[in-house]
Amino acid sequence: MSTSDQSFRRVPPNVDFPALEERILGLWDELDAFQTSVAMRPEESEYTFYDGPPFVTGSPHYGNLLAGVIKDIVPRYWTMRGHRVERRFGWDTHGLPIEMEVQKILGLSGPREINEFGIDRFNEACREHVQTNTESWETITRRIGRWVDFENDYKTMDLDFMESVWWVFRRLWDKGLIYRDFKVLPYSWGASTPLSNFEANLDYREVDDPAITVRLRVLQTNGPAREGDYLTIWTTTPWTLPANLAVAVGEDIGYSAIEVDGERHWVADNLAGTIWPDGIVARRANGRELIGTQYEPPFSYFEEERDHGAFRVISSPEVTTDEGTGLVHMAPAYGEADFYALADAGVTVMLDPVDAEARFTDQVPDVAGMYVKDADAKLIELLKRRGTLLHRDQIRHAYPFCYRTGTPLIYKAIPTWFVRVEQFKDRMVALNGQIHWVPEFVGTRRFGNWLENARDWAISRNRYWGSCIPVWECDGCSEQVCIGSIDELAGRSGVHLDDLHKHIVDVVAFPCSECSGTMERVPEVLDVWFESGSMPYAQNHYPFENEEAFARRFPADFIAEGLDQTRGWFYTLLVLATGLFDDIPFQNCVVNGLILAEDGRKMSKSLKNYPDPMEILATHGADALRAYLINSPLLRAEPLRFTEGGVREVTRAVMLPLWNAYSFLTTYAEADGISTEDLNLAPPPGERAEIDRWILSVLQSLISEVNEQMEGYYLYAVIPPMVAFIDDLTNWYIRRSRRRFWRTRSNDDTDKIAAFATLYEVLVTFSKVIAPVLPFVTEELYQRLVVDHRPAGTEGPLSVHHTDYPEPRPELISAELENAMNWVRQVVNLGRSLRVTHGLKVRRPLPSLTVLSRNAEITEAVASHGWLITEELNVKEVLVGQDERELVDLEIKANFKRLGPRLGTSVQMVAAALGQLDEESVQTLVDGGDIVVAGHEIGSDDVIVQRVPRAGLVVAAEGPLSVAIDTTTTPDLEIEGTARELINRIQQIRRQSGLDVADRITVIWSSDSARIAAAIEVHAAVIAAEVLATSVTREDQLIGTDIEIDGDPVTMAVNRAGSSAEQA
RNA sequence: GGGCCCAUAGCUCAGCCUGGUUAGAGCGCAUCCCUGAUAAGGAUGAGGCCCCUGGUUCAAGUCCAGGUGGGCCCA
Repeated sequence: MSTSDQSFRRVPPNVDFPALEERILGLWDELDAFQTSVAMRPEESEYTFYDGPPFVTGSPHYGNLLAGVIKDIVPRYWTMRGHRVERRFGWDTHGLPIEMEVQKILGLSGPREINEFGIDRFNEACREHVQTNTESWETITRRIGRWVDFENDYKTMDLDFMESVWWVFRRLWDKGLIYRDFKVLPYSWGASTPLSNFEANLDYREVDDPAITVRLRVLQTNGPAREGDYLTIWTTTPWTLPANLAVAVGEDIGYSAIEVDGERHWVADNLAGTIWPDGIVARRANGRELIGTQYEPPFSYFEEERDHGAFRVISSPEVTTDEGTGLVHMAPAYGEADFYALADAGVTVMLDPVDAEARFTDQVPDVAGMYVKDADAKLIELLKRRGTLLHRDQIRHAYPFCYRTGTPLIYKAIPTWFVRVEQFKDRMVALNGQIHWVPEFVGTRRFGNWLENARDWAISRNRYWGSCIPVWECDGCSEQVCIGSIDELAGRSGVHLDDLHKHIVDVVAFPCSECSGTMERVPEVLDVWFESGSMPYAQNHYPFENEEAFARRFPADFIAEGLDQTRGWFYTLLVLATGLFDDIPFQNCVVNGLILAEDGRKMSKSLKNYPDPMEILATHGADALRAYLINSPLLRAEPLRFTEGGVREVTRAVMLPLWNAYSFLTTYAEADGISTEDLNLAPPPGERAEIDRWILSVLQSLISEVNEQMEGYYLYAVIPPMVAFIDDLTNWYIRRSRRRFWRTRSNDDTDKIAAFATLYEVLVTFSKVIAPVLPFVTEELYQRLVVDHRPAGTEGPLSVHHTDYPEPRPELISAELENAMNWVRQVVNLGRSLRVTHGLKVRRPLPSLTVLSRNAEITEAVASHGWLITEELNVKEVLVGQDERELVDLEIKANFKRLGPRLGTSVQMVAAALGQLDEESVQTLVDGGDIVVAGHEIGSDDVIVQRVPRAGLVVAAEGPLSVAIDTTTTPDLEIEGTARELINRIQQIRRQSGLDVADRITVIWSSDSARIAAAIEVHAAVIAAEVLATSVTREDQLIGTDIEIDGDPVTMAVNRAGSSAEQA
């Protein structure tokens, strides 16, 4: 026996996975395992991954964990495939979320107070705050086993990053893809900034607003509209009336002039009754005829705009007659539809008498200085006094509020910088076709549709903490210059900056080249999405540095984010890559769905409807959580209801069986003193027992399957085959090979060593296969099975994650063997079913089992694996035959798949006739002959034969095979059954006494039953061998454990025979 | 209002692309087996208007259209 320190040591079957994982994390630190895994692969093999930056202010949630797991599995896989995969963590450090946090900390209510406080002090406070919230990310990212570089991370506020963002902007500018225009946006006066539509949707509340109907006097007769008529309009925002510039009608909507008290009021036909139920229709016209009609605006503050085309009836496709009057008040500064309708009508003037904090300017003297909503009442009062107010009402409706400051939003035209996405959206659509999306529908449909309808992209924000729009504008002649680098700015201004934040950049000015004015930077900063979209260039400080590395790293091989990034990061990456290089930014994109709480609702911190991620990790471990998330609808971009039970189930179905197999190997290897040196003496796989060759073949097939799925990024398809393999390994290979591992040493150990070697090789290889998914437990197996046994002085990978990913070895694959084993397992399943349904305990031996099939592959498979079946089902003999007619009735059914296309409509008739066939015709078909049914020639391939077990027999049938068990019993078999019962009871006593599996025992028994005495005497040797007894003796009046076997009492005394060392 | 996705057993989900007459798995439940993987393991069983309506077809859980309900994104 080998006594070297290469011998295996027993690993207990019970295991604390979370504690194990903590130890592995320590090991990885010791080995510097992550950095080594990157550095050990050649630079030229680089596989590129881009990490989408999360907001630095957010704390990690399950969605981030899920994306993190995907971003870990794929790079680990490609690393093992031989590629260098650098993984830099990124941080989105700019933008409104962090500004709002800092505002809160500093006690500043909004932009006015920020300006008073000083933008420089405010921005520096933001910069400082960015540092504070990275710890929770590092902790949980490390704990879930994600290897990513936090040291060499990138931040959007880094000088290099920001300079590259300028370059990106400048390049688009040079291509004529940047412009400034007004855009009507949801505007938060609380934050003094426009919001995105997304942000505007975050906080809708039910509020009461005034709803007023106002009449506007027609000034000149125009077609059906006569001078002195009135146009009736309706609005829920009276404060926008001073900025009215037009009234819109729908061209094909019908309107009526309703006569009331001698005055005519124009209103949509179907709404007239709601205002004047008894009014007389004096005239009808459609909207088209009213266009151009001049009217007197509700207020006269801006009468001079009439010369620029204002105060006329225009048309708009947006006009409906769902509510109001069918004539719509147009204030282009405060409504997007208004803005476009006026533009279409050729009216380019814009009135916006409201300041940044939603107060009226002096242009509207009656309400100057008032907050717009507060001014509603005063304005309504003025309308009433002038006799233009027809009706006043209240309306309750959903209205958006600022999700940060809680103030009502208003819609307001804001000067905004745009990227001309519409100009190159066709290219984006074409380029998108080159990207491999998983799942596919996200790319082709969701994202593809979005691209086809792309609008110009608004990229500016009226805030403080962000990258600056690098445009300088002359205060004299409005000349604009775009600056693309620090050096270029220094060249113009003589100032060389080492920080590009607003408070630093804004003070840099230089003389205008066209006039005597001064060039000053425009005030806006860039939307953070522009920065994250610039990440491929900016994280490398391209093109100022790393040109070569950038060329290698663009486009990325792989990115992965949530479905919500369709319009987010995926989009901005593609817009910028297309605009800059006419290229795709990434080649493969894995999109995951949203994780919901168990109740099907969104996970909500305030509702506490989900378990804390760190607690899940502490209870179940990262491996289980990773596998649970990956093997879920999430990887098909569908939502998942997260349940702790699901995580527990993965532990049960995947982790524990794997661990038990490992424990099994080490337990019996230790008991037998097996070492890795012994395993080296094992025969080559081709010369091992068939079941060894079978599991090795299945393993190779698994490797092939997993590689194929991983290469296609179909992560959802990798866990099921792995689970199936674990089932094959534990519930068939080990179960059926157990005895081979227990055999004590003898002169010919070849078969036992082959079994140990096979199980060892399978566990080591399988660990590599699932290492990307379950990085912890596989590392433990690799350390204990490989690294610990490496002879001193030999070298090799120190971590499973440094090994090469297994490649299938075709010479080990045997499809015939795998098929044969499937048939054998099906026979066993039918046999088990028969034993259960007929109440035949497996302990009771039965004379024979018969397998009948006309399929030679099946009969051969069964015949050559009889030993597996006899052992598993405890039958003495396995018989094989072809003629099943004595056991089953044959039923013929139409094979619709074949007959349907051939016979068309007649198939139903033929199917019916097939059900009525006489025995002879059935036999002809079963024997492979042809018959004529209902005028059609039918061959054996055109039918499906079903086998129905005959009543009264112990027979089961499935598909092409039938199984029968002979239940005849004999005295010999009965005695053997009793012996099995005794073995069973003695084993139970062993267990209850706490004996080790390798302990030898003595057995003393006492019984008055002749049957039991016979069983023990006849089978003493078998019993002794099974229970590891050195002696089995009878003794009357014994005091021990009283048991009963089939009604007969027995007393047993079981004691340890001595030290287990004797066994050798 | 628009785009996309989803709806199958009590629960979580496969199957649908490529239509075929007995619709699967796991959990849970019930009954049982095994006991040298043992704080495990295994078998058997019950449990399904495959969301609804219409269409295409010899044939629809599967394809098409329209609904209903839910989700994501965008208005």
